[in-house]
Amino acid sequence: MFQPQCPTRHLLDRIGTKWTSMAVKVLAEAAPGELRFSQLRQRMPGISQKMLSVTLRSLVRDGLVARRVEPTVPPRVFYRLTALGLSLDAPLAALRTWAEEHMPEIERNNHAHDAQEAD
Amino acid sequence: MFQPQCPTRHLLDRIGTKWTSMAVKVLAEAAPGELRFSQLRQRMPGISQKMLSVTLRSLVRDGLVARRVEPTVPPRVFYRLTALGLSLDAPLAALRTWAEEHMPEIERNNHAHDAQEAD
DNA sequence: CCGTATCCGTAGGGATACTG
DNA sequence: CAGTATCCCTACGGATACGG
Repeated sequence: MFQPQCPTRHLLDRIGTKWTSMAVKVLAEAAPGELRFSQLRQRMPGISQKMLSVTLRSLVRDGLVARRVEPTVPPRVFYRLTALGLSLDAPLAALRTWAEEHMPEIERNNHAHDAQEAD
Repeated sequence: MFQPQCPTRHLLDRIGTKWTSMAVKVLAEAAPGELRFSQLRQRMPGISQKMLSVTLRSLVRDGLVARRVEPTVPPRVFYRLTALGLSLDAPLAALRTWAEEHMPEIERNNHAHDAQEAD
């Protein structure tokens, strides 16, 4: 456990990157439907074109997301979660719920702690 | 959701750092007992003294971990999860389970994908 | 024993400009 | 529309040395 090859370490390396978990959530909300590149951008405020591209490529490589290209001009590209990606959304949702419930307390702890050391 | 102030983003910023989730897990396994600094190091193979210190300080600041110093010479310092920290271990455990079950598949997907583009 | 301070390499990720 | 390429800045985190 937690060896260099540790699966949890690898998973956190991925979902710990800034935009991955948000992409999974947005795609999970749209499932089983698909979202286009531009639709994803709209639903992920603040993300750059580059990082959306990088994030999606990584998710596709992991098999969490499927990519479908309509060979029109200009091309339209659709993304959707695979079954694997959908199964990841469950534990991620649990984490989101925890965050929403407890982050306020953590913020308070931070401020209390900072006030403490200002003595 | 996922605004700059988004709680999930903040949480992932924390547990996404390399050693945080491992520290929570190790302390959760020892709960409700305490672990000394050196005991934590033993149970977290590969971590440096600096990163263990940094990680623990962050967890204490968040109120996820409590720190207790025995004023002996040399001092002995004990760490344990707070109730808040323990409550975080549940969703993290779900994520670990998912990782153990599905990371092999992700690895296979990666290799298949890399072989594909080598054409 | 339990840290902190310093130095430094590397990778994540933003801004911007360019292509099919 | 949906990317890729480039530049660059910053923060994570490892190695090492030092302090209470």
